[in-house]
Amino acid sequence: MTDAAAVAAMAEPRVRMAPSPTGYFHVGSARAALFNWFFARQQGGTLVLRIEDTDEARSRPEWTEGIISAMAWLGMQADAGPYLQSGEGVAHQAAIEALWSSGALYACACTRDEIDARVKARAAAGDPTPGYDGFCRDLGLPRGEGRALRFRTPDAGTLTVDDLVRGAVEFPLSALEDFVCVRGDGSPLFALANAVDDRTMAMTHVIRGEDLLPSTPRQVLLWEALNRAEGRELPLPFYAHLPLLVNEQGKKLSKRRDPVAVELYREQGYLPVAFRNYLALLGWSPGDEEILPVETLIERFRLEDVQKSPAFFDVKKLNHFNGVYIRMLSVPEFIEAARPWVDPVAGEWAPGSWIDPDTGAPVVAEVPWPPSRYDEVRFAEVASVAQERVAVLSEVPALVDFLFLEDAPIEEASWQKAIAGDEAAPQILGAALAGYAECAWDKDTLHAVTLEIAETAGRKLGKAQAPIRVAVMGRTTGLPLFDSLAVLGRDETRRRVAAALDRLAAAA
RNA sequence: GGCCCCAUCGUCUAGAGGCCUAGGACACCACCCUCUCAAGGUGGCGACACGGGUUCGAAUCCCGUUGGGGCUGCCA
Repeated sequence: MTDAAAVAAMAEPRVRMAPSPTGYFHVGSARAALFNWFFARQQGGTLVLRIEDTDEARSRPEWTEGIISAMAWLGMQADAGPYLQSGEGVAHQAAIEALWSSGALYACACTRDEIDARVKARAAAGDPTPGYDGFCRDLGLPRGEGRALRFRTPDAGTLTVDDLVRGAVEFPLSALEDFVCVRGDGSPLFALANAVDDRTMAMTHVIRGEDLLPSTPRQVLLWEALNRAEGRELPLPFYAHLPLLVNEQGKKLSKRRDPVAVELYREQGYLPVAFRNYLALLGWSPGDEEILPVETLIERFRLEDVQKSPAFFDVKKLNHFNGVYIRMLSVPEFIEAARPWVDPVAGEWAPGSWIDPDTGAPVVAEVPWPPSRYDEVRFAEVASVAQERVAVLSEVPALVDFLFLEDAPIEEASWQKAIAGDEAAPQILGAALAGYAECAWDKDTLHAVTLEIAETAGRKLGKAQAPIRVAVMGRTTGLPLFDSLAVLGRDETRRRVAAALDRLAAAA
């Protein structure tokens, strides 16, 4: 039977996502979770969430909550769990007993230093075999406090892992050392806990990152030993190892130097649908069209089509996707989505937080305006023109700040370029001050009046609007000027133009 | 060092022996549109790592080389 046929014959696939609680949700885990989720939804299977917290020293209960909420943000929900691996202790201990009784395990009294010393000595003698040498293998040491339990691996032969993504991968058993699977304190290590949990939770497919491929032979060996020791023949799950997510150097995304926390992207103003859509394209392709509803993604997803080579996590493309999704929002939806960034009271996080593209470090700006000056109605009036101009929600505050700050937030570079550096600026600003005094206050009239000012100054409108824009809005770029002035109001607009004129006079 | 994986534009990918003069998307460049900036439109630049086979025919199959990566812990 082919793999595809086997999958088709499987009545109810059971898959799992098994992150370790490290304080945040890693984008690599998110991508693996997504592919598991796609597979489960498409096949009518079950997705179980299992928190791999056997490393007690590095686990904290509250981290689990973060993983679940990040999953929920991405619109993914597990069908079962969360199970804590640490809660499976009884099953783990039973497995250890069975394995010990069957002779699959032996106690080892070697310390890390002793093992390293022997490896070194061997290397010096010309034997490059690395790892544990099986020193305690036939010593018949009894179990005891401080003694780890090692798995007796076969000395020869080949173990083949049939991977749904990579095909048959062969591992020479001679290179596989007797690995530790129970700590000196009696607690199980990853490989054992993982295999036991996959058995008790009846997993049919193990879909995970490629970094786990080298540890698969150990888990297969353990699985088979467990079949013998427990006297129940459980079928091995199908394995599918997903390509790694890498940075621009082609190296595995690392916590230290890459922005890997899903939470960071949420706080920066990425839409979950956009983020999820982008994630889906890392190592897989639905075809020429890339921006697709999740139903379509689920329908088209095939494990067999997953790419084998690593994928670079490209924030630029993510930004584009996010911009597209933002523009797909209705204006009310956009207002709602932007609320946390513009409304100082509703804000769950500081407006203006983003990830520095160079350092990858999160940057959090001051709350740009006090709650007393925020006006939701005014924001709503410029929302549609702001919506077209942002790729991430955290860009919104800088676009609308001129509405909520006491004075124009004048950027020095803009001032120098458009006002101080333009000899026609005083004339244009003066004309604006006068021209805006009496005219009707709507965007079309403002356009017409300003056009006249430009013509009088012998300028194209594009050039002539710059000093006014900077005087009122603070920057040479931003929302359309006349829409903005219309919302800001006649008095405030003229006050700011006059202020710019004063500053110019003071400088002269 | 040992074991394993990988190799199509800068990036994500389409491609399962002839449909490929290698398609799409992001980025980049130019032009158009335009009150700035975006968005949008049009066009452009740009890849089968290399060497051997197999075949009438290879991006697609095989071998080797080179390059990159992962693992190598009483972490997961």
